[in-house]
Amino acid sequence: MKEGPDIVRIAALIGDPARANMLLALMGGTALTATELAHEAGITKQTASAHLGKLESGGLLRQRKQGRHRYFALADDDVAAVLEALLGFAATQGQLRTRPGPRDAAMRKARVCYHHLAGEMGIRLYTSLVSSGYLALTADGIEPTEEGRRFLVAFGVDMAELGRKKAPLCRECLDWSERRSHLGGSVGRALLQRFQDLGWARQVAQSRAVLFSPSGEAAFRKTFPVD
Amino acid sequence: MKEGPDIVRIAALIGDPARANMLLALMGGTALTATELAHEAGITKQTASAHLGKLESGGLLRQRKQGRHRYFALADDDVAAVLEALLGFAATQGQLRTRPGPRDAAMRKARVCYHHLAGEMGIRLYTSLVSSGYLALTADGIEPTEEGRRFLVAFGVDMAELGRKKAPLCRECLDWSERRSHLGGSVGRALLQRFQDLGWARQVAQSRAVLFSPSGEAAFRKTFPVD
DNA sequence: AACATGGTTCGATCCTGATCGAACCATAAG
DNA sequence: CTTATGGTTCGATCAGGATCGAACCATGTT
Repeated sequence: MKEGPDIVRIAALIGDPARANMLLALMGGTALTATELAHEAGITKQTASAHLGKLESGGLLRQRKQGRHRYFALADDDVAAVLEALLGFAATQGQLRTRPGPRDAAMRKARVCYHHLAGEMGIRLYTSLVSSGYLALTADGIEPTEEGRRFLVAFGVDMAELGRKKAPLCRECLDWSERRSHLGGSVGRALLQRFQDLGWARQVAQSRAVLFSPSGEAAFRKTFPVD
Repeated sequence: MKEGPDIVRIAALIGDPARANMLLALMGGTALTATELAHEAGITKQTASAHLGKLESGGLLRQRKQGRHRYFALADDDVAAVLEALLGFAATQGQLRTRPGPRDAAMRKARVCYHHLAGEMGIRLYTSLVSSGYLALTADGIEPTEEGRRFLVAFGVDMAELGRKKAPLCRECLDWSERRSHLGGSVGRALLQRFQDLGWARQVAQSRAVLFSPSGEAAFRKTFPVD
């Protein structure tokens, strides 16, 4: 009716319990098959199929068929950003759907936000990088400084490779549990990958939670100090 | 069903055409009465009343009764942030609801994003402040530097007053037309107010568009240069 | 007091859209 | 080829919710 982009379409797509559950399940970053998503949302395959079709044509999901399976993933980092924004606002309302349990505690400590690290540990990573002078604000957004680039390369991040892609290196992402920004973008993604490669952390199956080993957490805290 | 904040409730509230139109109308920052909103959404007073009730109990709107009128406004800057996030994503989909017209052009150039400046001019303001070293990244988010504070005070912003409030001074806000960040927060709000007080710009009635006078725009460009 | 205007409540209607059963297609495994 | 599993299509059902007409309350104006 009025001017501007069609926000209703998007919001309505997210505003259905079944679809929202699917989307949240995909926030973990791993692609899931249609039946897995159906189970996740607690509905039958048929309805799931219909929902997935709508989500895909709405531009929220990307689909890849592999053999007789159909793997779904979020279409874009932008989609994850929208979901996090909604999560963030909903969290301020205090409208939690379930009581915070132990699993919730793990999520608050460290979880994967699409492909980068979020939660308490994610915030620590971000603030440490900022206060060390490794990240700075430029006219193009947040960028690693020269020292930051050197640090990242030394830590094992292939900055040359990341630079070739057109995706933004850094990206602020509002953390719904901490109400602070954490680091997204290709650098955030590469760092989480590196943590896993180093054996510091692993992603809990069927969940967004990320579990650090004791030695991994110690190394993490040493590498990313906070005053 | 699953863990996390209740995102469905919020999304479903936004995912109705009538309600979305009301919310977008309120993005202008000026509070509107129930009947004005009803007219804006193209529905009768009764249905508007029902919608407004839901939006309020959903935490998206704030209500203030004044005489026999009932003025509605967005509950919070957070709500505006969510809406902008949705607008931003919807814009990438290219799903515009109407063809871009002259009014749209004005909106792209300068518009009000809740209470701060957005659009081309908003981006210019932001990048100018950043490249002048007036804004920098800290562990607490984006903050004015010492030089930045001096500059803002000299420009007529009462920084002491802003510091007393608990609202964040600066806040990045994703601009849906430019796909870049612009400046929100109490500083962004104060700057827009200052532009209006100086007679540089005024808000177009019934719209989010902001119109700069020729001399105002010249002064703006001189005060906030971009290399 | 009479009237007008802003808003709400109630009830009835009506339609979109979520859901599932059943049948059907596609791919892989035996 | 037969069988199992992943996924879609079709049709029917059903519920929630958006909508409005009508009546009603509240506050201001003449």
